[in-house]
Amino acid sequence: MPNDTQTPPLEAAHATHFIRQHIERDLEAGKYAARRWAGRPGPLEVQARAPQDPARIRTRFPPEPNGYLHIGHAKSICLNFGLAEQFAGVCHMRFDDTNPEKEETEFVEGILDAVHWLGFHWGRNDENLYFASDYFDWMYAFTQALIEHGDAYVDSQTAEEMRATRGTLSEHGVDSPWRNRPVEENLELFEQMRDGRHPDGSHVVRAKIDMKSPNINLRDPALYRIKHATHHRTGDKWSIYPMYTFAHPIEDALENITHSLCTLEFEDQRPFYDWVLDKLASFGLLQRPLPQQIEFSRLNLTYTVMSKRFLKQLVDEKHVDGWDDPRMPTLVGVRRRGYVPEGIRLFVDRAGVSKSDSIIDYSVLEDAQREVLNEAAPRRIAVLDPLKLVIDNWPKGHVEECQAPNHPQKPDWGKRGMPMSSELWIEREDFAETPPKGFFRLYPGNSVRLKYGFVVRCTGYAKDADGRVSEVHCEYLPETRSGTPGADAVKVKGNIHWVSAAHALDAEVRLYDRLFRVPNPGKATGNYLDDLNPDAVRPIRAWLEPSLAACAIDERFQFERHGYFCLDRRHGRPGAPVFNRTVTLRDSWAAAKP
RNA sequence: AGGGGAGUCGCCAAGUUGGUUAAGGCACCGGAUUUUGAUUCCGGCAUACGAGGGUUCGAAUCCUUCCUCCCCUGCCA
Repeated sequence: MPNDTQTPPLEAAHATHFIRQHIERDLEAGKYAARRWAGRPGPLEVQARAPQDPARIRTRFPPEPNGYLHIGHAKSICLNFGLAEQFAGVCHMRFDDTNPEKEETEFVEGILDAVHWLGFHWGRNDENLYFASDYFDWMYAFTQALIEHGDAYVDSQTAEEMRATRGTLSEHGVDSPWRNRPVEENLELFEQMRDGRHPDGSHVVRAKIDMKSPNINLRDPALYRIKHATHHRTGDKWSIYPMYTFAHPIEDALENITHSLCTLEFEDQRPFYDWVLDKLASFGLLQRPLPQQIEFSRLNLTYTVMSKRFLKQLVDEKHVDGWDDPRMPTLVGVRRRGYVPEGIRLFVDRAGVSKSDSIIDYSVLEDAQREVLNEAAPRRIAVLDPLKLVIDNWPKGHVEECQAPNHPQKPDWGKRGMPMSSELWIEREDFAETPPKGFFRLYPGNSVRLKYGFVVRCTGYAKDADGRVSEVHCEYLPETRSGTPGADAVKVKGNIHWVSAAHALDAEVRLYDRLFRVPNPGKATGNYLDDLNPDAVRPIRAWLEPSLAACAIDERFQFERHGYFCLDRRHGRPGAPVFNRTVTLRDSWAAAKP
């Protein structure tokens, strides 16, 4: 139904937010138009004679390679890469590897893989891949310049002394006894630090700003510390490493970043970010205009935890089966669960960007997944809690090939055959001895359609020794076959799914649910582990339609009337498939039940 | 002698130069279509913008007082 007067949906147009507006204003003002770019990061001497930067803006995603990315990181990724895309810019992939004790190459690969999975690239050919550690020489030289200009000094207090003299939130700090060390002495000590001639903790380079500043981050923050540690990329070349707060603005400036997006907790750090860049630019070391830091609020989700500490504890204490457990909010976890990257991007779009602390309803994520999956996933049949249905008037030995559409709204996706025979598996909850109010599935005397097959009337049932229903009996109406002129001769309210017992495929299915049973884990008792959902995974044996024998990892299916499922990328093997439930379908019947 | 942020529907979130009935999404509730109790479609859902004062013909938007929440005292990021 084309309607060109219709306004496009907000998400297609990309919801506006304060960062986008900020960029639009900068662009209109031509703020960054004159920047030069030599095709590689570098200080002013590298960029000065280079051509104009073809990228209208430059953003960056700068994780520390010390762990796995989670849904929260997806917001930063989508924001930085998305903004670059929308404004004809480039987003750099940069590893903030300034602390060798915590970082490993293994994580670099994982992070790169996750960003690619989400569908983003750092330049047309992924050429903008950078490491903070590649800038260590420049950072060293910049620090020397700061020392020469009297803006930095080597402090020889202990860490404890530094803490004591920093002051408190309400009392100012006092100057270090080393604060007025002569420039030459500072320079020499710094060089000795670099050469590994001093033990860890014996000296630290500090910016000389203001020990009385009401902003604690400006009370002579540390620039460089001594760490005799092997770095995952630079090996043993360095025994000193820059602090993040000092390194980050430099990384941004060297890479021509225009908009440096980060989360709210770095807000207090911005004055120092600007101090560093302004000093270095005034020394003629950096190109102007300088990058600007803009802060936004983190993404939080109900029914899960997002902090690295908690996620690590869940793994270490074996509450889950690793970082890629499908219950985990890690990107590797949700991926294995069957979440689609398009759905994550849709979710991030819907969650919005602002500066207020927020916690998004998990249902927003689930709905975004359903929205993408509904369009993308072929339909299949699976019986998860089987109950035998016997068609007593079925011709002996007969097998009827029924045709089932692969998608109800997409006839061009075609159909596949499903064999029907005299004994079927149906869902236990599709039968009731005595139907509750509003129940229109199978019960004695009632008729339902076996989807894509025939209408059957329930004639009775049998129970086992424990009083549990063991099989249901029915008669089918031969003239009601789906797709034939007589199919609608008998009207029924209920349609239930089924698989032929003789043809069905036996498979393990893991029914996943939310990791926690309350929106804010730990809120009641103070310990989030108390709120773990013991039913967050329920492994079952199920009967699948035969066509599912041939399917591949990364294929997603809707098991009709159940939800979306995918083959587990770790445990699923040909011949012994394991399916993970990604998310259930909406179920207004279940919701209506008391 | 603390500083920096944020408060608009259950959860997010538009709204920025003050101007008709405060977008949209999720959730929820109705109803229609449906061989998925799915999808889709239609309708409902803040006299109200943290609270109180004030300015104005007119305030979520301006002024003022107050309240609540978050972040900062690593040689982590």
